[in-house]
Amino acid sequence: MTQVTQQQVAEKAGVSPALVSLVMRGAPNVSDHRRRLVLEAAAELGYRPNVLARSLASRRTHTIGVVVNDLHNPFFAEVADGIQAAADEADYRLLFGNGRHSPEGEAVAVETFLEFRVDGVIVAGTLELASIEEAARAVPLVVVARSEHIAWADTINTDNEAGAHLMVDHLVAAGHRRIAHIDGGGGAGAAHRSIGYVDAMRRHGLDDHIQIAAGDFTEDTGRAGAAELLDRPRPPTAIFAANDLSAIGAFDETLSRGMRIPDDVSIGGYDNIGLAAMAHLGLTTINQPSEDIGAAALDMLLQRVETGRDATEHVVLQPELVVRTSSGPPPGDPT
Amino acid sequence: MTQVTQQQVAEKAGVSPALVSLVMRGAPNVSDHRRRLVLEAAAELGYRPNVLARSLASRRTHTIGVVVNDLHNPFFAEVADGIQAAADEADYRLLFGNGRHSPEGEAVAVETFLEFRVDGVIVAGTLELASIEEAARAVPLVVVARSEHIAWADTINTDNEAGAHLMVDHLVAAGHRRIAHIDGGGGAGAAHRSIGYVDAMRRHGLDDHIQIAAGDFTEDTGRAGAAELLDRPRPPTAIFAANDLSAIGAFDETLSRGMRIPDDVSIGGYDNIGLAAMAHLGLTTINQPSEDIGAAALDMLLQRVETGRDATEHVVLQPELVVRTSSGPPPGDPT
DNA sequence: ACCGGCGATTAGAGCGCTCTAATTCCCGGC
DNA sequence: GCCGGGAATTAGAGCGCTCTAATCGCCGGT
Repeated sequence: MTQVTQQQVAEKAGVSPALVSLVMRGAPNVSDHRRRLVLEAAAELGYRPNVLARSLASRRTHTIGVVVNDLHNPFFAEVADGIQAAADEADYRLLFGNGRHSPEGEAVAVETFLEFRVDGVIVAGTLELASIEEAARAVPLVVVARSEHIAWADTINTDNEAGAHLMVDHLVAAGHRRIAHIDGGGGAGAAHRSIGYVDAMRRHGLDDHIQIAAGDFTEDTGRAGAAELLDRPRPPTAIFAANDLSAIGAFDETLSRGMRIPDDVSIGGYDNIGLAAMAHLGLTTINQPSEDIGAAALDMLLQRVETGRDATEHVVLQPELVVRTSSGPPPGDPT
Repeated sequence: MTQVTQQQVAEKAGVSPALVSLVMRGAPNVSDHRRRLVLEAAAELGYRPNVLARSLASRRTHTIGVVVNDLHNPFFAEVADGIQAAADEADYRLLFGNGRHSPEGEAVAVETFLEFRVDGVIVAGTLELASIEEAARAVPLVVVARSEHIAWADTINTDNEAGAHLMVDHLVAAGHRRIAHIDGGGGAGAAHRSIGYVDAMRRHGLDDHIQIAAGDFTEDTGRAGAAELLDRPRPPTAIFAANDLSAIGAFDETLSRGMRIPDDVSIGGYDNIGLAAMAHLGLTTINQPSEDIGAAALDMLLQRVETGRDATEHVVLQPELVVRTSSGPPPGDPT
């Protein structure tokens, strides 16, 4: 329980504390003889470097903070995997902060990271732009999966409007006209998916069929949104949910009303999380290369951390449509 | 980007650095007048306390590290929510470490926490006992959702054997005899669920029908396990998977073979994650009060951190059966 | 006017480490 | 045998904060 310090190791090994420091950092100019002595002494005493002291002195923590919006959303878990893989590669450690599904929660998490003086922060969530700007002044920062134009930080995301277009085009091609959207609220990229939906509907001359139900990227609101839409006088024949999680909620609501998918209602999601591929769901959705996004985010961040690059960079990847069994022609369509 | 220090705030406010420290810590014996001065100066300069320095000096970080086995498993997300809620309450901050689904990954995460000198650690995962023991020597530690007897740390979990009994009893009562199990490998509590399964089968005189497929708590192995079992000469009429995630995999595999659930095969899971309740799944499973477990874990930990209690405590909660539509009588059963 | 006492404030010594500059060591060259 | 020079090692001053002990200032009591 008591701290073993560098000092103690130094005494035991019969060298100076400074030498212990050099050995622990793997410095080159240390004789094999002394290196061995130090390592042995350290092992024997169970010495564990104190990162707090080390970081205080060196002003580097070699740690990246990752703010995730919601631990329940598999999409973020996948992004996190990508980040983790890249961090392992670069020998950085990762700390996760749970945003608890709210911008305030994320702000707290970011603040914690800043107080810990992490070397960089990746925001995968819905943090308010003002908070991001403030944080970006204090630490290198990359924003993931958001479409807003952000001037003071690097960003990486897919083209959410284009993704929404893909989905609407697909549904229209299948014969649908009454295509509704379940919104993602403040969810990452949700606003642009919504815009893309409206755009595409207009482009197809379906202005009159635009219907949007509120949501927030969760199963619960997906379920509620679907309920609201299906209760309307002219219910949609297809529902495009802002993300897979809410699509699953919509799926569930639809089935529990005794309606069939896709015979009575087609459903589309966004993210292509692992679950979407399950045979009993077969969710038609928009794929985002989540792990690649995570890995790229870390790489961009480290570039900034280590080379001090300060021009911001914005990477936009292209989404792609994945057609599965949850979408098909509308009911009564002869096709 | 540059650090604003206590010193600078002190100068701006015309007081000593020590007073700034007192104000930042919310000490009682500070005059309103000076407190205001300090706070204003701090706000103006954008002062942010340096946790590294603070913790180095005070030897407390006011931070708890949480090791999660796998960010993809919703059960852990739910436990994490419980921990988070309790931590908010107690005004502790939380840092998450991703175990990447392996004991080694978790060991790395724990080591990171120790180097950061967190005040306590919660292990929600599959860390090896030896590593746990070592870590527990250095920091207060609570192990969550594991059934092994652990002497040197607090534990909290449900009675996994009892849970397995509930499931087997339920399936037997429905008329099943050929009940197979998909194992959870090193997953938290998996070993005891497996033992409980075997026990219960024996108790019902079904020794000959005991069949176990390997798995590791993921959808993939659930799918593979089901495939293996259903390919056997005398395939089971019911499959009890070690957790919901693998049950979902089994579910998927079964459906994609054109078999119906529960008409042809009944499926049971364990954990009662949110998805299990979805209408299209309707997974019969064993409920664990995940958020309560998380909250209780944090409370136990803080008790130890703050009062220095050193007798270990072991809490065991009772699981309960949740029957949904994925289980029913075996095929050909007249009942 | 003087003193005790108490709350408010501050000085100063660390916390465990890194890092620069200085020192020591050792070897080859002359 | 002495000197120069590069490699190995060390001294010592911080990093930004907390915490104990000391100091200050002000009040009432006598």
